[in-house]
Amino acid sequence: MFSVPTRTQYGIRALVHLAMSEARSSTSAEIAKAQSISPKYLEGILGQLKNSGLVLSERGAHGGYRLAREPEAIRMLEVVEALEGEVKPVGCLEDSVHCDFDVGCLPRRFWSGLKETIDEYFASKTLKDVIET
Amino acid sequence: MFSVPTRTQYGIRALVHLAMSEARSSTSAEIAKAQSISPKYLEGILGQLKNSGLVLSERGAHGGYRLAREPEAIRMLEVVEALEGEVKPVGCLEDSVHCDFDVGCLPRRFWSGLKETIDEYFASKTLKDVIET
DNA sequence: GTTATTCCTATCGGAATGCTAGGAATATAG
DNA sequence: CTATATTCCTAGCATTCCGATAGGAATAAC
Repeated sequence: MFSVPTRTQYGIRALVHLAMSEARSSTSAEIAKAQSISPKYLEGILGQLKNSGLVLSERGAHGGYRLAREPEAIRMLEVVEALEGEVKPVGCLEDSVHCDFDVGCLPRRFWSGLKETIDEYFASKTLKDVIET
Repeated sequence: MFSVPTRTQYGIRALVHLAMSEARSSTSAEIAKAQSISPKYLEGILGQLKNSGLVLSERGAHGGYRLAREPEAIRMLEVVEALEGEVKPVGCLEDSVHCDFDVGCLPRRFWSGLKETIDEYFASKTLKDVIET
């Protein structure tokens, strides 16, 4: 249960790779090979990270990707949300949705608490934390 | 992300229903109607909860389901694992699996920490907590 | 203008999810 | 002993999501 999609796992591995490649930019193909990720699939993932402002890219020959900020300034919550969207265990946590079961949707708080717990964990970790252990 | 399967949501709603029905046992159909859950689908879910020892059942006319223990003695971690199996964000957390990327699977600790965080949350809550908001 | 790269869009097979169907087993009531 | 109410078991099915692939357009360096 709660398995993390490969999309997110790959995205994080790519960020780790970039963080460890220091200043120089890496190409998508290079990262894919080093991390054993399907090259074309990774392209799309890097595109997402770019659109979220976590990485910068340069096109054309000698192009590639690099981190937009220092690893310690990249919170993992941002990363996860960039790749898979907000953590939302159950649909009824949205304000717009209203639960009206006879018991009054008691589990709502339970799920809400789970979301907060997970969000806090992600928010408390930076890319630097992931690398340094 | 991290959306909880309806199976688990329904299972918990069913347990809440049983907990609030006190001593008397409820039929699957009764719970399904009260909680707006597909009757046949719920039957299977209750079967799982029964096989895990969380609820007791009686067959035949006047049969039904009831909690196997007091709500305060039912930890939500048990419930979740009964319905969906162990929390396991990424496959490489198993001992048998070995990661050998060039970066040495640095994110492993990160995912391991996530699993612990989620498990602790579930383990810290009982069915009684869920009911009492 | 050739080459290396990002970027965009479309597609696809397989697995999981959520649900349905049918009926067998079992207990109670009369 | 029959009718009825219920759990229990197995199979199947439609849809969606996931992971991956394909082809090529845009762009930049040399």
